[in-house]
Amino acid sequence: MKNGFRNWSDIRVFLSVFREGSTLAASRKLKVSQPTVARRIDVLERETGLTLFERGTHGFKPTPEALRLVPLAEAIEASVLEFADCAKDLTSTQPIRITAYSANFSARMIEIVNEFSANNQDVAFEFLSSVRALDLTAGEADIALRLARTDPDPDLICRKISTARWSLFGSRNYADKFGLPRSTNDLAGHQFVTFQRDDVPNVFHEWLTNHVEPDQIVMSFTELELMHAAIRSGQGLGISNVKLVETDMSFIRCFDEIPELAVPHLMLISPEAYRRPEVRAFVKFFAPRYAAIYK
Amino acid sequence: MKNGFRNWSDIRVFLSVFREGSTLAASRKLKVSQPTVARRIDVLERETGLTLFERGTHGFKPTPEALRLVPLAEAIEASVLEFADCAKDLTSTQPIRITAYSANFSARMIEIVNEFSANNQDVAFEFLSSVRALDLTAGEADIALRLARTDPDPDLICRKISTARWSLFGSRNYADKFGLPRSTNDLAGHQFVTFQRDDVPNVFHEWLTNHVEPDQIVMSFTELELMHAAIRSGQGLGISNVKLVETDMSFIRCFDEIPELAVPHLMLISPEAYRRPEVRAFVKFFAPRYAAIYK
DNA sequence: AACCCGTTCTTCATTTTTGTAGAACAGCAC
DNA sequence: GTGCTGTTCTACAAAAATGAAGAACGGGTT
Repeated sequence: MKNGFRNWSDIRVFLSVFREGSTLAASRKLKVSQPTVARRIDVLERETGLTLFERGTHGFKPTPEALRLVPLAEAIEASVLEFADCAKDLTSTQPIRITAYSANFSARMIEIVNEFSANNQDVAFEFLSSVRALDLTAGEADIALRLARTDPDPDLICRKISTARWSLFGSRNYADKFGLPRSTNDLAGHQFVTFQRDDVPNVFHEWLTNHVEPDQIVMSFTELELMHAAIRSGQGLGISNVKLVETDMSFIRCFDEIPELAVPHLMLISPEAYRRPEVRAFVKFFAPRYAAIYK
Repeated sequence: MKNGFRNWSDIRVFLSVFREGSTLAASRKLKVSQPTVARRIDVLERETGLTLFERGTHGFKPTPEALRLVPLAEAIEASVLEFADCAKDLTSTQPIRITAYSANFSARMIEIVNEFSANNQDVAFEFLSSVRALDLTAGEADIALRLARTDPDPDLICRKISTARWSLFGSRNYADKFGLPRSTNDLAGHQFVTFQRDDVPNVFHEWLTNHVEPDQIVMSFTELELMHAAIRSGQGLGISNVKLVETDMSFIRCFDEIPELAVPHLMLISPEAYRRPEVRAFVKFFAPRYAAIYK
């Protein structure tokens, strides 16, 4: 950046040297090295064609010309502070966007968010319900609550919430009619409903197709809620998250959790969002409380 | 300069991208490369925590946040321009300081300066008469009219004015009494006056001591004007600049110029002063006209 | 569909800037 | 006079910034 009245930041150095009385003291204030401060003043003097300071072994003494320029430099500083304040305000009023599968937006979770909001009135939230994993680095969301079958992008900030566990479930209605299998070796003769779509990993569907005959899968859905409804109404058995359905009395577990389907449950934050103080504060507040839901 | 809201100059880039609509067009305006512009915007976005532009293949589109910041950025720009204007004013009112041996401040030279001033009313001059060579790089003067026996500091801007030529002079009074020598082999029996001081090269004095007996030098002065006066009054013969005395009828030349005493006559300008537009304009105006005096 | 143009992004080389370490200087206290 | 402290300046190494070149993309025109 070599042209024009080039480095506006040199004005900031000028003010600091003026106020502190020496390049060494200014360098401490500005957290840069003293030769750098001296050099920036040299450049500014060269660019303005003015001698701004008289050098001495006890510091820099401002010339009459420098004194004439100080109020103007202070006006620039004030403008920059207003810009920075406005930028900060704009950042603060941006909602924190949380993405998760909709069923993860539980009442308890909303409670935790509300508790945080009670103490942080100016922080807004936006909930992006999606089974597809929104791209945090692309800015589609700030925070994701997600099952991580593969290692998440290492650039993302990561908080472990729990390990999600899965089992096979049926309804009372189905059990009264067909009974329930007691183990994975007991699936023959039963009917199953499943969930399958293009834009998410089909781990559960694959598990089923590896353990039962194709014609045992009587229904397949692209929405999890619809699959759950089918299980509830007795259409067939289906795989579901243990925690997700444990309060739903119409779901009956067939047998223990399926170990190979266990998966880490993470809270992921984009580094860009994490730079915002309110996001950091929220993560610190939320993660342990949310994790507690799953204990 | 890595700290704080760091590079105020990025605001300038922000404004340019906003106004031009693309980093490429802005880079042309700012006279820097396009990747640099893009990078500066990236940094500003990171520092503010805001997305300021939406990227497309047809340019950068400002976000609502950016639009909110534009007036504030423009206020900074206005403050910077005021600072620059004030600095420029302060520079302009500084006189151009010209140093030379006083006899070089001839009427014709003053005329040339006045001609320049007529068309540049706000440019002031200060004439520093000195036989000692003031230090331009130390800021003792801006412009020097000087005989350069050694190569001048290469950092100085240099304009050739003429070659100064020297010869031996006497007065009518002296000639009537003693006659004048016809060549350098004809100096025996004559009397000489000379100029010698600690802070200038004593080339002429040395030439004399190499060509005449010590007791032939009847007077030595530390001021050139005094030596000239002694020549005029017939005290003795002395070495003087051909051009300097050619209009003075009381000086009579003894013989041709002394080749070994010829020396370049230069106009030297400190680079610091030369950065000022009015100094550059003055040099361009003055040098050829001043050189014309010596043709 | 192919081509052109304007734009952004990426990679690598070069340049510029900054930091570190040490020398030199002046002023003050003992 | 000596030693200490604070300061500025200088030289060299390291880090950061910039520029050049080229790839990729999208929109418009033929």
